[in-house]
Amino acid sequence: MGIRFYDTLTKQKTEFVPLAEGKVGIYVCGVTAYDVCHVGHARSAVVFDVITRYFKYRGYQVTYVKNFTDVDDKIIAKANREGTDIREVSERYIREHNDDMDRLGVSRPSVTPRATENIQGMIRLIGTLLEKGLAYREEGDVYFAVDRFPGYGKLSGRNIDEMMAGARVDVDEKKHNPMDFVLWKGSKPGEPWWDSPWGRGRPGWHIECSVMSQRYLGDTFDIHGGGEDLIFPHHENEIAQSEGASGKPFARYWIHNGFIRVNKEKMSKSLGNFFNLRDALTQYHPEVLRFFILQSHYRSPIDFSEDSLREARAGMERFYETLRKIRDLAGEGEAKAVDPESLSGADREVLEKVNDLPGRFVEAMDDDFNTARAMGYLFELVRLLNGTMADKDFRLTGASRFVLSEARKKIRELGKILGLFLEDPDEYFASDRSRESEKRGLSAAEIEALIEERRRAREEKNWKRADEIRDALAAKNIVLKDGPSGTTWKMG
RNA sequence: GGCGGCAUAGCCAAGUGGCUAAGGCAGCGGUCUGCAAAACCGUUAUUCACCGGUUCGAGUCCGGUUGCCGCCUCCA
Repeated sequence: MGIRFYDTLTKQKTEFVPLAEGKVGIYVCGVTAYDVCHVGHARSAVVFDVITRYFKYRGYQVTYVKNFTDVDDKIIAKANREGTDIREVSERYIREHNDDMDRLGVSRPSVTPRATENIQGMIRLIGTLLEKGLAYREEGDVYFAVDRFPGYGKLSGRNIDEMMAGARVDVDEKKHNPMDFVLWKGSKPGEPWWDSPWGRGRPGWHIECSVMSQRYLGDTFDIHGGGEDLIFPHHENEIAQSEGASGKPFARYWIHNGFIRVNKEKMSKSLGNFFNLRDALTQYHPEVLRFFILQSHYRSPIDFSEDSLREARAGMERFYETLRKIRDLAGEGEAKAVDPESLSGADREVLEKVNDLPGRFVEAMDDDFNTARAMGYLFELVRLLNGTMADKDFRLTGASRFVLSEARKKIRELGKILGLFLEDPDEYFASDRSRESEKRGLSAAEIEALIEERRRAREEKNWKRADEIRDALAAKNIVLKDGPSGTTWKMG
């Protein structure tokens, strides 16, 4: 069995069979560069980041194309407001997008083309659509005639007549059919323009993705992805343009991620209920955000709230506590290999679980990229490891050292697919402490001074003073933890 | 109005018709600890919104009801 996932086009889980063996071409619609990214953009980026990483893990050679829309009404409006041009605006937000995504640990796609780099390709494609009678000119504009393309509506499961009945179709005198969409817009004064056979103008939104996917992946390619709000009209229109022009199938599989919600409502710019990704990254460790996203299936809606992020943080701590304990016992790096046959008892049990883990992880991920289930399996190993290390009979031997380091290696190897558990545990906790104390306006130095005072009190067995200090810190939500090598602390 | 999705413990959440319904968070009892915290062990859904149906057998399939959400307009 190979990878199976839900295909929006057929509305069922299907086995993935690539166009060319061992290779996968994937196109994902990126952002329109007119503002900073919010947490919803992060979800889409993380989901497709993990999907492409997983394909690589399974041995595929992946070509991942994600575009930037750098010409659009909102960008033009912003540029006009600022007295600059669209290039400056889009450059700025593309840069910010890249910074944010880098911090989130999102790998850069193979290619990140921009709409304005592909205007000639769009003009050619529109020309083909006109020649084939699928598009028509009206004054300086060019429109796609949806009723000339028989498959229109197949992705979103609607037909033209039903949509006509819908109340909210935009009324545009120039359109022959209200559902027709613009391929090329004649430029108005103050708008950027390019020369075309139909006069000066700029492209419509949908055409760029048809051109860029074709350019980098071909007329027919494996997977097209994006947020579920793009199914209609954007992806529907892409199909109409691409298949209409080439006469060949467009994307063979479609993957759409669900939304992030706030109080059960979609997080969106228009509702104004969005959280900037940048702000979220100052409040939470990037891996906590990824953990939060990957704990649910990619198609389910997830609610962004302080509570759910706090839970994600607690879950991450569980992993890093375990990694820290392993480090304390087994040291850094890989331990000297031991013959598995010579192992017994707990060592053997752990190694068996460790060796089973990749298979179980793959089984979960092969099934529609079920990251939630995959993470459940990782937690099971963590519990077993903690139990083993906490056991009274645990002895650090060559065998246990080897087994622990194997476990860590496997957690890191699989974590890499998810973009989790990649930090040094001490660094993770240090950055968590500084982030959390900053959030609450507390100084790490002050806290550490009090801990030092408490250490001296404990040395003198002055439990009263020691507890006073701990209680005072606890009142500020600071939790102390006395261990063999001293006291550590964290924000609760 | 049209189309689509979701409904699993206090909360989040997985669940591909068939042994005891993953996992996480929170809670409770215990072990550990000077006392704690963390960790571990035990415990927390005779039941999967509700009503019918198919089946030897359904959380899982079908029909209906209720509730929530999304798309139909720019949107990850």
